[in-house]
Amino acid sequence: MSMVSSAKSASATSDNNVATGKQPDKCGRPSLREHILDAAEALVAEQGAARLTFDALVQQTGVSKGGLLYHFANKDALVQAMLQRLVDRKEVRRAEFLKDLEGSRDANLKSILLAAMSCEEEAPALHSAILAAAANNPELLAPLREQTDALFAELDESELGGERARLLLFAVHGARLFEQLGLCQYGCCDRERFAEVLLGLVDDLGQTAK
Amino acid sequence: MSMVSSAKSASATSDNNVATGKQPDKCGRPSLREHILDAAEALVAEQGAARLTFDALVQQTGVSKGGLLYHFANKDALVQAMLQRLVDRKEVRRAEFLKDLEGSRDANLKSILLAAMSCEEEAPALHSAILAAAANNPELLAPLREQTDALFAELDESELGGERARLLLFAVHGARLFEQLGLCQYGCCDRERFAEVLLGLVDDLGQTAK
DNA sequence: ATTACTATACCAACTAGACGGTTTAGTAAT
DNA sequence: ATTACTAAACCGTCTAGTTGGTATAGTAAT
Repeated sequence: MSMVSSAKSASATSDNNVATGKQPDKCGRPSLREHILDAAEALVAEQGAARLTFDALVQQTGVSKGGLLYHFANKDALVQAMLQRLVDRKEVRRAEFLKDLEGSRDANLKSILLAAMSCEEEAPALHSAILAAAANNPELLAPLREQTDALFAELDESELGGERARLLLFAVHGARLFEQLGLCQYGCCDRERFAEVLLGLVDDLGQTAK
Repeated sequence: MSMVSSAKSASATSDNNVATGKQPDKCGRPSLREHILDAAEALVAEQGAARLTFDALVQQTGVSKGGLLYHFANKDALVQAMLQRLVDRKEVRRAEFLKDLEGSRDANLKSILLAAMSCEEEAPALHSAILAAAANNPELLAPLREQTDALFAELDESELGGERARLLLFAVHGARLFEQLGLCQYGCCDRERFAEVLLGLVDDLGQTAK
């Protein structure tokens, strides 16, 4: 549980209050902020990034426009926060998976792949943030780019070699993209099975590489 | 060259003039239509899907708004045409690659993967159409979904088995996505090299599968 | 205990401009 | 006369962002 905090130290550079106010709001309330971000993700997933508007968020959340703008000074800040949450979450999950995989072959690669998949209940549309950023302002993708660069550097040390390792990471993102776009129906990319195939491939390729 | 026409028979259901007027405009001109579509793709790639507006297109193309609307009755029609062109192109290329790969192992799978990569000069941002559709109106993705379903069905007959074959197709789309989003810098996913690694993987896995 | 003040966390109404789309009038080539 | 546009005004709607206000809770001096 201590590794949850490790994600926080990653980015203290942002001038917006992206990193502040993350805790449940001084008192024990679950923080409207998170609720808004959840709603924004859902909106993008269900209706497309273009319909991520403050007005639509007012309806989805029940929060007034003023309330929304209290938490996110403008739309860029909102999208930025969506993306930052994505990046942070991925790092947290990655650490968790890495712990679970202790002793496993090429655990580093596996943890990165599994974190990118993030087969958890709250992640029906993690790509929403990316989609929203790409649609609204591609520059906002910067923090994601940083994380990606770091991951790619790590992948170079995989037993499979950087190229094949990267290819597998691309596969995960391709699958998530297809899923989010509704391009493959459920049976085709059952998460559990996909992870099996993916990790199986890591092991098989690791064998032959030796 | 006769296989170019094979892509055309795929969709005659659309009520808009998506399929009509595709030839170079009765005379030999390269057709303003295509030019507009090119500009739209570029706009999305450079500025994000949200900035794909008629006004912006007027500036990018030098074509008047009336001219734009002469070719595309509304924005949905424009995005639909972008996507249809993507789908058609992919089919054409796939046929070409399939011809080139005659006799090669698992040529069907390879042709699909290469077509998805489409390492040609005019394809710096093929995903623009998908991004634009996802942002503006996810329902417009329908024709892509059809094509995807058909491809997935074919992939089931790969020597690698459907699951691993699909995984490789996902990898291609993941890589393209990263490229379009500017998440990986040039060296990291050089197209030529990526194709090598990809096809090498097909062959290696085909070997061990036997 | 009351008063005065401050900070946080919102809300509702409004505005300026952008956007999709229409319309009208006209041009130029076939 | 039809096709393929240009040019520019115009309209209703949507949208981001502003303004000004309210409710609540906490602080702290009197």
